[in-house]
Amino acid sequence: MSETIKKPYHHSNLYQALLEAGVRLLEEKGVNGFSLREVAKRAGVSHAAPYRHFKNKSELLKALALYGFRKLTEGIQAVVEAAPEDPETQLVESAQAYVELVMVHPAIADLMFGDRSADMEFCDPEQAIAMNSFSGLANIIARGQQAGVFIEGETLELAITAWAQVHGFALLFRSSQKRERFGLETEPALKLQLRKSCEMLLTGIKRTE
Amino acid sequence: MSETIKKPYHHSNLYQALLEAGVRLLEEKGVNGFSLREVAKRAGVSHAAPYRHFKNKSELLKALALYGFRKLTEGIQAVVEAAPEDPETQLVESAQAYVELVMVHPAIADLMFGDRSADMEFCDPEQAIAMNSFSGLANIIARGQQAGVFIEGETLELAITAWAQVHGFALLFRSSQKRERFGLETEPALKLQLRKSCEMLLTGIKRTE
DNA sequence: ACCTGAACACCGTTCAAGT
DNA sequence: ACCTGAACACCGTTCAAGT
Repeated sequence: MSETIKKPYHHSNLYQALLEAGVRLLEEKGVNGFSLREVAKRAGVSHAAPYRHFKNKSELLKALALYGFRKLTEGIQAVVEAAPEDPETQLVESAQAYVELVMVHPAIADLMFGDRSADMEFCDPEQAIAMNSFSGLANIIARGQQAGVFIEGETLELAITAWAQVHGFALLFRSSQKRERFGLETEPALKLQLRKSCEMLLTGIKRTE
Repeated sequence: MSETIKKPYHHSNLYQALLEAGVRLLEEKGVNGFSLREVAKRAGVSHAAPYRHFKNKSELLKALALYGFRKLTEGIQAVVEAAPEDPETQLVESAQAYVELVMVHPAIADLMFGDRSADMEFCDPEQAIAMNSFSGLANIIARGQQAGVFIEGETLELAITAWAQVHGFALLFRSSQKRERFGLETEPALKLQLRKSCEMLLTGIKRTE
């Protein structure tokens, strides 16, 4: 009787344990090798236990995608604060942070931006979290315009353009196969090309007269 | 005896029938709802029959992805021929073709560019087919440089930048959810924003004092 | 309240066997 | 040569039952 040492069923916080096991499994096996049953096994519970905490597999993956969006937002926030008066540097360094996240957590990037993100119906507060990454970029553009560094015009249109550039670069070279094919297999080479691409976004690829 | 009318087992060309059933299933159910057993059922054969023609599920998906790459290459080729002397128009219209492919065949785009494309190990001739889409873009840049329309510098670096821009735009707005969120739910609105983004790529977003 | 174990309907893949 | 049917090891999900 009284307080026994014996654990009630398992460790105290299954929700968190599932998320952590999920991240690890994701990084080991990728999105396609990811199964709810394996996550449960790694967390030391039966395969039905996760359903106490997540409506289904998609909801667990959504939680992991949101983790990625938070990381990305933090990364962008950090580089903005590191160069508070320099929108150009903020833009280039945000791009580096974006690419780095995709390189370090490719499977989570797949969740954030891949085909499963179509299935994931974010509720409003979740949408907000996912959107904060874009807002970070849009704010850089907005402040850059106010400072007279970027051209005038609809901020949203500039931000979409910058975002597409960075997003496309990151996703194109997510696969090591493509990095090798373009001689960008080393991190410095990749970062240098990204820097050049950002520079071209800034100054254009069209010859001026 | 002699030639009977009775079909040997099924329709004559199972390989082609599997591809066609595959495209339809893909467009109905998306990449995640795609199963080899269902493709076989739709082609009217047993679930094991596809293994006579494809090593496994991935090989069928690879064949479908290659179909997408061929379509994209054709699309780019067509717009180049439609404006043979105008690299700028070629670039913008290629972008439109790229985006259109992703919008019209989202599930095939997922195969071409999504996380499954990491699993897909292209052999050399297949790589070449997949790469032709990029080569089309790179050639536009190269000819534009020769014509003095685009800035000088490494063609590959310019091409990567343009490609990233177009690719990022196409993938960002592949989901109707995001198109709606940015007021780009109609096709004209989306095309207009793409045109603007291409324009910014050409002339830059940095203010020239 | 929280978890288990059996059950169901689906997978991908393999293989002996049929024509 | 081409296809079938049974079999195996895996899924995601549900649900009555246990503590």
